[in-house]
Amino acid sequence: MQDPLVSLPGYALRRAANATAAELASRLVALALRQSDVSLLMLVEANPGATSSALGRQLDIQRANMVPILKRLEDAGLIARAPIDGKSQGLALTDAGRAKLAEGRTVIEHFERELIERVPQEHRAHLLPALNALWR
Amino acid sequence: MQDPLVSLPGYALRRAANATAAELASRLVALALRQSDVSLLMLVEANPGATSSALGRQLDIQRANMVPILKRLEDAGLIARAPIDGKSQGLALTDAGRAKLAEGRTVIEHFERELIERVPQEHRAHLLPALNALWR
DNA sequence: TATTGTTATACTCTATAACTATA
DNA sequence: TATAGTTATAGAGTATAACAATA
Repeated sequence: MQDPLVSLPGYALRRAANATAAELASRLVALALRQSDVSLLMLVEANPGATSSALGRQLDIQRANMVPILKRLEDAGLIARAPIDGKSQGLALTDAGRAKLAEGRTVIEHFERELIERVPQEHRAHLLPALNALWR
Repeated sequence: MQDPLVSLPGYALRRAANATAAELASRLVALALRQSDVSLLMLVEANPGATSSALGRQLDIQRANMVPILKRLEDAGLIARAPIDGKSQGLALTDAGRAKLAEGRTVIEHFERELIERVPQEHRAHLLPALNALWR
């Protein structure tokens, strides 16, 4: 079949992102984690006490959409909230959250290593800076 | 804010794909087209008479998910179905479909050009082969 | 006035299972 | 037996609007 799409970088970007996201998701299901969960846990670990709004801005997840994510992580005992003032609350990992993140990080590191190894060596160093130029 | 995620190619891939997809979608809304619509119209144009199943395999869209897409395009008068045998039907663009595709292609070409121009020159040639290595 | 956290809601994309009819 | 087209359904991500309470 003729496919005029495969020469378009924007299309390849979508296909690559979909394919790799599905693969990562299938590896995280055993940990009962989603990609956004691991992203959030990693960001909370690096920024203890940060608010939901601030984390959402960094991850490009809107405030309203942070609510169910944080509720699930809190219900699972992975994060805890502490009031900062009357309207803000700082987030931090619990011990269980740190343990779960350690498992998640192992999956992520394995995934990222395999992903970059799939790229031919001569293109490898260019992938991250090229991608970052598209959104940062 | 510390962000350990931005050095991960897999994460950058997701963010770049999300950001560019949102941008393209906002440009296509004026044409009442989605990204998958334009992909499909381009693929049908290049392969007149192809079946829904074959097109779906090429686009990695499952048979069941092709149904509402094709129904919408057919209702809009952009594609037509012709029986091949008792169970298969070949798809082809209508005149209106060719006209709409011409508009969509203009948007796509503009989008793809801007996308690649956003990548620093020294990384530009590496983006497509690196992405293709991740899914093809 | 602006921001935080929240609720409600809707749309898109994707995935699975199952069914009918035909090859 | 395998495939084509379809229906129904569910999960996940994302978007907007609105609200109360607080800075």
